[in-house]
Amino acid sequence: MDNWDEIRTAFQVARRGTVSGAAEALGVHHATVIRHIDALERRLGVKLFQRHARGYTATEAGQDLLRVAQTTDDQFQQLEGRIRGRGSDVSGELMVTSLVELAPLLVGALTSFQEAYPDVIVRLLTGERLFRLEYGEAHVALRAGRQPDEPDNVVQPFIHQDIALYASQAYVDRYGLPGDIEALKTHRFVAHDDPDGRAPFQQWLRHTIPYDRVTFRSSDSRVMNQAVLAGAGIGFFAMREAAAHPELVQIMPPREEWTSPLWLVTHVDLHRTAKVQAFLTHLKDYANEGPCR
Amino acid sequence: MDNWDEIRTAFQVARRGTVSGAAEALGVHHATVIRHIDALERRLGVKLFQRHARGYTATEAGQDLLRVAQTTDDQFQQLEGRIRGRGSDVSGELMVTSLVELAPLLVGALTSFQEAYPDVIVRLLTGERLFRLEYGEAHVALRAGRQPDEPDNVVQPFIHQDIALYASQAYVDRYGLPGDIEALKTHRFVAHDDPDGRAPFQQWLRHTIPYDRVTFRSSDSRVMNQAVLAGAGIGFFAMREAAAHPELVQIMPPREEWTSPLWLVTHVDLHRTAKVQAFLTHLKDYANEGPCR
DNA sequence: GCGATTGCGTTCGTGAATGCAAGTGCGAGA
DNA sequence: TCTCGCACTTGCATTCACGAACGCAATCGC
Repeated sequence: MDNWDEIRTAFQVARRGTVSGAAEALGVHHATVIRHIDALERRLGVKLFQRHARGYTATEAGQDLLRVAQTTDDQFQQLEGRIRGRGSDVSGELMVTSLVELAPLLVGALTSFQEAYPDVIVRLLTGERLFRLEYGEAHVALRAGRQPDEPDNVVQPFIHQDIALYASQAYVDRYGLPGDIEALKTHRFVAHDDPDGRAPFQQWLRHTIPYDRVTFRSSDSRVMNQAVLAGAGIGFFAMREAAAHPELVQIMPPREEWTSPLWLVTHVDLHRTAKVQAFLTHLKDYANEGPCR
Repeated sequence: MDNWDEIRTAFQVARRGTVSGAAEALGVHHATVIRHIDALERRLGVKLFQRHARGYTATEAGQDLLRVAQTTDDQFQQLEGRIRGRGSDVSGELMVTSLVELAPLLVGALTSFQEAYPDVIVRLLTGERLFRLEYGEAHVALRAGRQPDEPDNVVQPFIHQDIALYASQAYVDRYGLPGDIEALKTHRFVAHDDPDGRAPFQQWLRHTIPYDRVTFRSSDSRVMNQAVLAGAGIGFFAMREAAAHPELVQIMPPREEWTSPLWLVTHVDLHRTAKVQAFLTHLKDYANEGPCR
């Protein structure tokens, strides 16, 4: 069974009973049909059809092939319907990936997206490594920092994440509010363990505050957030996130130079699909309306 | 889904993950694989695979195709096994056709054939019209008379059916045994209604016995047989059949000129199959050993 | 790092599969 | 019995799909 097209040809001959009818149905020439049948029978070593003046009638083997190919044809047609529909339907899996730091942004958006499209199964992938779109690991990626320029990826600007310095009310009660930048240098800071961090607010901190004032260091943003909330020191928070924590006190307002742009990245092959488009527009709407609706 | 070969190609790509691997498995060049995938995706309007440096990974649509094509592949392999086996296996239907007059000969042979090959379903077709092999209506036909010369049919000589004149014991008790052929002309005969019958013994009767001595006429051989058994007159019986009726008395021994040759006819396409060959040899053995074994 | 390996993409020339048209066989109808 | 028409068959010209070769990118291993 090395040639599925020949099976398909034999299927039509068995169904229509004549070579001409099969040729018409297949949109090929009669001679082609004959050659297919001959080749198939020669390889199988078994006659599939009785040739006579009124056309071809299937032998037992031919009838067996007819039954099998009939179900195959049905299944292929169903498959085609599903595949074609998949381009315009919003269903199946939607895989989104981002750094864990950005995940809180996505959870709300994904939840309301799922309310709008109940057939979608959402998978939010965050992990140590960057999940790569070109391997089909995700439909949409949320990236921060410099504009991604990977080939085959469609990059759209998303929002600018406003970053500000916060401390917990408990910290402020104990150490007071710094009056200006100079006063900051005497305070305690919660920041990233890696002094070579690429995020602009990290670099600002390095250049502005003596590194030994960073008294709580971690490599995990969630740990840092919890440390700030616990009163360990002053740290960066996305304003959007800080809004969810009334016990936080803003130490410094957001600065232009801290904000890192966010990018929505999709693979070019998936970008046009209705599902991805639906999610992208939904995500933008969600970000503009705010997470509190 | 106009091209099943392209689906098969996509199936291998989805299964192996690389174009090269699929090409190797299919025994074609990897450029061919790419062309198939491209054509299929273009027609469907949906990407089946994500292309990346390490190969192709299936999208949702591709995975769907993989599942469907996997079952198709399995079914085709099973089909191939069945079809190939059908050539060498003795199973399935065995359709045999003959005139009703010859059916008694076949019943015993078919029964014992079925004992030897329990997987075979036997269909013995007798009817008004001649069942024709070229339409696939039967595997084997038993024909009497002149050697059939239909094209595409394989004709083998079978046995000569010895015909003799019989009457029932009751008839003999009442009318006596005729001494010679002249004496026959005063007896009562059971014969065919049609004086133009082609069978040699019928023609002999027409030329030898006055037609008004045929006092029981019918167009059905079974009716004639029953009439002879009931004592209506003298009639022809195949010796093989007469042996089953001890109440029959042979009036005249078989004559060379009465015997009509029997022919085994098979369609050339089916003649080589193991099933047909098995039945032909079985039938010959059966006829030689006699039906009484 | 840097070559080796792997795997995809593209171009070009060839050959096999296809379409075309004439031929043949068979059965139906007059 | 003849003719007509349908359907398969066969030889030939054509096209299109295939294979070969090269290029390129990414990864792997030393």
